[in-house]
Formats: sequence, C-alpha cells, structure tokens
Amino acid sequence: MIEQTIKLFKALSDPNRLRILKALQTKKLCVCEIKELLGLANSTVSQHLSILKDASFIIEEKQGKWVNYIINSNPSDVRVSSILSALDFWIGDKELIEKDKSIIQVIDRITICE
Amino acid sequence: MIEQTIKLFKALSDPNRLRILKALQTKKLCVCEIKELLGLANSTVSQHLSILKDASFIIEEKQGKWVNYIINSNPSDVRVSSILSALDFWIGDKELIEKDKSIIQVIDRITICE
DNA sequence: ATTTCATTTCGTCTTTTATCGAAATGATAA
DNA sequence: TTATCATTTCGATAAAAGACGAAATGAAAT
Repeated sequence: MIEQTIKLFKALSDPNRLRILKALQTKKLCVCEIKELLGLANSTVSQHLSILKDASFIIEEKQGKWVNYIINSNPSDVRVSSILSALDFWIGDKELIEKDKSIIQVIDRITICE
Repeated sequence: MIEQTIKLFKALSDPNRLRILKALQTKKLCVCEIKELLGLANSTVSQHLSILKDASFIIEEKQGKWVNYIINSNPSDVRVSSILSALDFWIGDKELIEKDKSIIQVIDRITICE
C-alpha cells in the first residue's frame, strides 16, 4: 500500500534517474547510450533502469541485440502519469536537461557501443 | 539546482515522514506526540522532523517547553505547496492515514510525555 | 555451432539512511 | 539558581543504496 508510494518517490530520488526519464522523453535509448550520457558503468545504468521499470515509469522493448527503454505512456497508476506529464515542473534544472537533450540527439549507438 | 528536487523526493521517501505530514495536516503536534503515534524514539522523530523542515514541508513554533511542528502553509517552492495540497493523491493508503488521524485526536501531550 | 556483443546478474565496496540510547541543550517552574 | 523535562545532538549500529568490474545470459550474425 504505502510501499508503492515509497517506491515512486524513491525512484525519483536520484539525479541520474531523473535525467534518464527526461532523456527518454526525447527519444528511446538503449543502455549504452545512457551510459554515454551519464558517464556511468553499464551495470549501474542497468540497475537504475530496473528501478524505474519496477516503479512503472518506463518499459522495455527488445530490438535485435539492443534493449530500448521507453517512457511508459499507459501506466495504470495515475500518480505515475501525473509525474511523467509534469516532469519539468518537478525538475527545476532546465539547463542540465537541455544539455542532455542536445547530447542524446548526437549520440549514435553504433559508434559508442564499443 | 537538481539537488533541491532530490531533497524533496527524498523527504517523501519514508513512510514515517509521510505519516507525519498527514498527521500535521490534522493538527499541530510536538515530538513526543509523534513519537507516541509512530512508536519511534524521540531522537528518531526529531531527525525525521528536521528532514521535513529542511525540505520546507513543515516549520516549527515554540510553545513553552514544547516545540510544535506545523505544516508550512506558505512555502516559497511551488512544488512543496503542490505536494502538500495533494498529499492524499500521492499517498494511496487511506486506511493507515485515517487510523493515525483518530489516534492523534485522542493523544494528550501532558499524559504521554513521561 | 560458434562467435560477437549488448545487457543483466553477481560479489564487493563505500556512502547514506534509519534507528537507538545517552549526553547536551534550553526553557519553565519551583 | 536549581530542578525538571521536552527536545536536539552525538556516537554507534544495522540496513539500504549507488557504484564498479567480472562473470553469466541471450540474441544475431557468421
């Protein structure tokens, strides 16, 4: 019950996860693209994604050898949709988000996934 | 910048703190009343209150030897007012909250503050 | 069938968080 | 001014969270 509420807020309590959510609102991304954006290890990114997925903010979609992560556009929990549609309201930092946005538009998964 | 967002979500990421916020929406409370409600040590309650205060969800008001904690009805951060005015939306668990509500209406600080 | 390569899982480490009891603080009452 | 008592701060402990690299997994291409 209240555990679900805690799960939502905990998922939102990390700057890297907030950046991931905003980035995914621009376009679908795979683990290694997010790794590139955030400068974290693959395994760390994978861990963050599983927390976001567990809270139902995102879903995954297999595409060949890649796994694309995308925003969950049909969450059953109205709180999730509420947060997702007002993410800019919750995250004050426009500058950081804009910067990330321009980076992911340039990132190419073929070249960076070593 | 984004640290402030994280501070807000972290403050909301603990069931005891959510219960404190809802309880304070019913009436102002001192540390030992909250201690009674939650079954925690004084020092733990004090710690939770300082986290909520630091995120500006609540403010304190001295009254004799007691310190009353009250909901911040004029937060400068609009996100804080937004959460406070929609707390029931964020906290799914009505049952727990209603139970707490009836308990604090009976609690008397004179008798319980040993 | 084997190799390749993105991703996940596992084990470990460090930092942070939630909790407590005891000691320090601060204000009221005697 | 001393005693009382609510609260806070301090020190310790256990559990959770964030991070990493290495090993395991799983799908595609050879």
